[in-house]
Amino acid sequence: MPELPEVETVRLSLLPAIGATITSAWDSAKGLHMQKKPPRAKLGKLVGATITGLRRNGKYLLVDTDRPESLLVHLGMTGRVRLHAAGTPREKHAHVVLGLGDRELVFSDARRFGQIDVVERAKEKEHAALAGLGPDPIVDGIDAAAFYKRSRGKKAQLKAFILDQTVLAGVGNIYASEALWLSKLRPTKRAHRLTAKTAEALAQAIDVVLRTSLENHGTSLRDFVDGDGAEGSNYDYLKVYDRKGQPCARCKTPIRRTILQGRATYFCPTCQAP
DNA sequence: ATCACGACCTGGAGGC
DNA sequence: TGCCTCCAGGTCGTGA
Repeated sequence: MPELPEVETVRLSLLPAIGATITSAWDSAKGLHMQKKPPRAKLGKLVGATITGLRRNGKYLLVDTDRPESLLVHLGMTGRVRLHAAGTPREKHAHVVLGLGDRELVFSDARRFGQIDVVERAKEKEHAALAGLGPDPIVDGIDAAAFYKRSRGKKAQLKAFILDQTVLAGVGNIYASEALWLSKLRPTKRAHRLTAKTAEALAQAIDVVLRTSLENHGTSLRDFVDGDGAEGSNYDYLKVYDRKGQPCARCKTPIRRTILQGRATYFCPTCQAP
């Protein structure tokens, strides 16, 4: 479900949790793909802590507390974080529930590709998940010159290049296709073929595509909802993703779907030059 | 070192 | 209805 705009939408919807005190911690005992067991002992250490802030780094969400630790959450493909009244029937795939008095914060994830952990803020940059993340396009902005420099000598296809979280943190499969369409670049083009000018156009397109989606509260393809359970409306504004066969918004050529690195990729064969 | 691919899971949609 | 196949907003480990 979640790329940068979706995670940011979740973050904003959870802001009302700031000031709440964590009164209990429950976990399902079920593992996630990257963790065999929930970090039960560490979660327990958060009981009594007060939530002081919410941050986002790429696709990672950080729930800060008045203790030295923060909760780190990644939504994987189907992860959800919901803030709702205590006593709400437990979702089928709930993995962690933090009681907040009369409310609760619930992390659920059907496919279990997500991650949840407790990190020491002072050392968070050393956490495997956050170490090596590239700049966040919204928090840090995109430095077009640095982006271009990073592409030098890279034989990877542009689609793979912009999905690389060490290049930019937060771009995922939908917005990769969208940004390449907007900048008129073919997803299979090799990164080292970028020029300073086309690299800048791509950087600019990534920025536009992410900000547009943010304004629309993210793209709800199938699973995505924010902390209140609301869907985003950005699906209606996608130009190519999930639009196979539909006319290109620029030139009317039917949009094509292909598989790159095992992932669905959409592009216009006419206006996205090879 | 790079790069491309399969694996990890569950559930919804569509075909028959 | 039910069964089968395909597909999905991510990331990691492997092997070429």
